[in-house]
Amino acid sequence: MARAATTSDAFNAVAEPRRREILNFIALEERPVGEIVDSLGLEQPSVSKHLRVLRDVGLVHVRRDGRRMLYRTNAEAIRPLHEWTETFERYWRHQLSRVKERAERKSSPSNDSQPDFSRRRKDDFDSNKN
Amino acid sequence: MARAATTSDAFNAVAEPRRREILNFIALEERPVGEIVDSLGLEQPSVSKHLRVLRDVGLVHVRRDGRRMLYRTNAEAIRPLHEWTETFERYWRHQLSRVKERAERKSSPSNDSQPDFSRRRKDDFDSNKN
DNA sequence: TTGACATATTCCCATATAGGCATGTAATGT
DNA sequence: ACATTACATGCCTATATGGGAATATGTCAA
Repeated sequence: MARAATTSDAFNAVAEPRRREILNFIALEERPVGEIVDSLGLEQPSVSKHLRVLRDVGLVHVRRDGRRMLYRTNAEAIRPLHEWTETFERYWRHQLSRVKERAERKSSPSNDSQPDFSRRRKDDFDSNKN
Repeated sequence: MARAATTSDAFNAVAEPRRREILNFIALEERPVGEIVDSLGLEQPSVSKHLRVLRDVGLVHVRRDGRRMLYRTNAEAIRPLHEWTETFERYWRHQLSRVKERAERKSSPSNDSQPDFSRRRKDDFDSNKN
């Protein structure tokens, strides 16, 4: 099998850097295709195709205004990505403090300033262990 | 041109669902390939290939233990993803409140209006505050 | 050394790209 | 109706993919 379609989900859609740029550019307010073209320096058909992908996965909203099409980022659709990455936030915090803790010593029982990490159960992650 | 390589960055690497599952599975503690295979129900070569991609983009660390290879998620490498998605957090919040604000009327003239954007450049988006 | 175990790599292939270019289509102005 | 503007879509191609099967590499144990 080949790679999953870019339109299969937000993860695949935003893997393309140009599409991320587009999303950034139209996050604040809707913009016509022409402005995106000018701003990113891509060919118009390219932009239209990227927008098509973004639309298919719900990452943008469109609205017609005369002959122009106004696109705007649908931030909600980025949320799943945010949430997935967020799951790892505590880990890099943990890893960071570990590195900083390079005090040779094994950490003393008196814990100084570690965010509490123990709330989470291992099960949250390996839900599908055999 | 074809799609960017899966090994070109973390965005492309995590576009594949199986790779995200792997990252989840080995986020807490390092695990040998065999356990990942059992846990995800994939063929061993598949898992090895996915791990290769993850390694190439620095999303996992490896360590040899006898004949086994112990892999572990390098959460740090997920951070850029988190940060990119985070940029949009305020937007979905806005959008949410907007929806709740269903006050029909266009917003009153004196309010938190947005700065002038009409003539900004390509990567203008970043310098906004909430 | 030989064999068993654990993991990695290679080969093959159907599939989906992204870009360039040409063309199609919708809305507007005259 | 016609020309023009603003997008969208179709066609083409080189390229990378992920899965399966087979094989290679590496490590330990007897």
